[in-house]
Amino acid sequence: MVKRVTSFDVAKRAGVSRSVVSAVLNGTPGIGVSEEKRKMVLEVIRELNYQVDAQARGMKTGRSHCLAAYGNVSNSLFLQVLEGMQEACASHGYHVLLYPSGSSYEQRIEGLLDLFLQRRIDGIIALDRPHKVNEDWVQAVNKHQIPYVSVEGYPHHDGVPSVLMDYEESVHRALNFMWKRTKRIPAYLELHHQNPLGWGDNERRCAYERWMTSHGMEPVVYSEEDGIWSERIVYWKQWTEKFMASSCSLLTNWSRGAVYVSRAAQLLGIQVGKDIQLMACDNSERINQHLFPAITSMEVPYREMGLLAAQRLLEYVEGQRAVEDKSGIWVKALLEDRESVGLTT
Amino acid sequence: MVKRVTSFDVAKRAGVSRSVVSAVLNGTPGIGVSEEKRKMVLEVIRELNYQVDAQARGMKTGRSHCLAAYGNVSNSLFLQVLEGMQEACASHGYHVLLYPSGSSYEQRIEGLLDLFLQRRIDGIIALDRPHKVNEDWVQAVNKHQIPYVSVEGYPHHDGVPSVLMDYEESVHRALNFMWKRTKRIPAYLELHHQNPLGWGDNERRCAYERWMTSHGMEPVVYSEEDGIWSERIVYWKQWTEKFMASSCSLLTNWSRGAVYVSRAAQLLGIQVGKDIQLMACDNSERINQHLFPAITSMEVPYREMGLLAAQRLLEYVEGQRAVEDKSGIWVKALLEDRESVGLTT
DNA sequence: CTGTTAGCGCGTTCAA
DNA sequence: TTGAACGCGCTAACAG
Repeated sequence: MVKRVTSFDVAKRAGVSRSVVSAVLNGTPGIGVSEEKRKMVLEVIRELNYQVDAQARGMKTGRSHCLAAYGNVSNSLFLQVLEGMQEACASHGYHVLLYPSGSSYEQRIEGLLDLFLQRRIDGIIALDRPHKVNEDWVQAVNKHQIPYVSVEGYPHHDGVPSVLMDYEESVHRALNFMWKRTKRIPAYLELHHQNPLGWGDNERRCAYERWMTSHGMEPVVYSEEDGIWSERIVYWKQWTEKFMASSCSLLTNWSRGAVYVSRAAQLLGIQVGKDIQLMACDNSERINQHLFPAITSMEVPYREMGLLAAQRLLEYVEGQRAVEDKSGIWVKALLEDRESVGLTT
Repeated sequence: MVKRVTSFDVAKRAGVSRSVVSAVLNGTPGIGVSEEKRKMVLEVIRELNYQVDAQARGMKTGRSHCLAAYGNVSNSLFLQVLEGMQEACASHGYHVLLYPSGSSYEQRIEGLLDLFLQRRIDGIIALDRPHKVNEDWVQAVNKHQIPYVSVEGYPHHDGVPSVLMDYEESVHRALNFMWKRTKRIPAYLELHHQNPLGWGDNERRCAYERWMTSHGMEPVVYSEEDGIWSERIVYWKQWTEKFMASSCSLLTNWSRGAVYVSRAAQLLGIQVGKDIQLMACDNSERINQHLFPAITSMEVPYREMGLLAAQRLLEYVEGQRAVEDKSGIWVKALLEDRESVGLTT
């Protein structure tokens, strides 16, 4: 068996006490170390390939240098959050512990609390369902002073800090873009992909209506009632044909809507990006860029949100910011200019 | 500040010594505990919501109950591996620590070694590039006796255990499926999506050739030379038109190939799943199921591979299997019957 | 069979 | 600059 190298080994070899080894590694104020000894220690550490036992250190310092990421791995949005989180953690010497959000939300969240109580993690970042608030959890967070940052959850809630996207701005930017490029009056297609419609969807629709009004146009909203919803291509061919009779520019709340219409248009011999302008408010299925034609969309910057969330969390953990400061963080959407919105001139 | 509850608190409250608390929690042999006291302790634990300090426990036991997952989060295949890994870990009380595989492979792998030496993790699962072997790493693994299982790496290498898919079987199954359903002679389209072509691609091509020969048919392989490769739809329209002159059944090594041909066919007014049969050997971009028509494919069961890898790793970690046992684990592909291969009768 | 005491593991930190 | 104590749970040795 391979023997572990301990600080004791290093100290002995370098001819100093263990506290000096510790001081060299951590730059402890209050323990002076001569340049000579410092070099000696450093060299021995390299020579022996000494690595501090994270558990022992953690036990003493009360910090695990791990942040939990709470979310569902099969959700590609969560992955983007993870990416950003990893970036922030890497540059601060922290690690990411994956914690699966399973079927029973409450149970899982309990588990997170335990993890914190066990000192396995120093804080938590969660990709919550937008606008989903769980007051019990808020209670727990505040009772135990858990450093916690939510991504897309708890908008305007003063018990939990969250990173949120400005939905209104994103829709306005999308419309400005379409309008500037095509000069066609944009209609809005709202698919009920979740029931009831989420907070974001409502924000978006209102934003569309406001934009239209403020630009002196009449809003044209096609909102599917539950019954009308269909995945059948025949349905969408009919819909598209009818739609084309009166307009040729469409913004959809959900990427899938654009996909359906795009597909239908092509089957009807209508050129997407030329005869019809199509844009989606999101790319939650992450396929817009793979389609033909690729679909122009406003995308929620999950990566950035993860990064910002982690940075904030680290501020809490490292004591640079009081956990009582629950102020929110706002980000803007990304406009991905692809093929489904083209020049019409 | 919230005070931590320690085993001392529990012991005092329950009127026993700390060793009893420990014994109740771990079922330590050699320390008998009467049913009465056991219940008492359990109750106090619940009452105080006592949680064992993971760091202290880990320090004593030398086990962190964390497994590292080495891979790239933006790789959707890795995510499936993670899923399986989480499942295995959850049922054994382990946690998943994410470790990003970055630009410099060697550097990152060094980091993993450090993590192990720091006792932050008990073992490692890596989604390696297929067939990529790094002898330095193998050395390190064996020198330090690191529990390590590779997914898709190190085929037939006796220094590292890996979970691998049977490429040959997958191609044969695909061909059997297409043949049985359509009775059309299948051609093979090989896109050079990586350079040079990976191990799996070679395995697949050979498997195709063998299958054809053994069924008394002449293999028809369209292998793109680097120059010919193109993403342009015009190119694929021409290609498809030419192809259709002689056959109407095609297996592609990479999903993208099927996507191109499918798209081209539709533009040519050729019905996919009827006039032309299309199937892909993989779904690495995870979009086959979202397209119209959805593309039938053989899929690498990454989730299962992650699960098996983690189970094996846990055997090593828990001492149920010697780390010297580097035997490989083989899995079979998943056939996803979608729309691009239809009945022709 | 039931339970206690004492010492350990390893790095950090404070008083000397 | 150092010795000694500490943090928290585990466990071998030991005692009733």
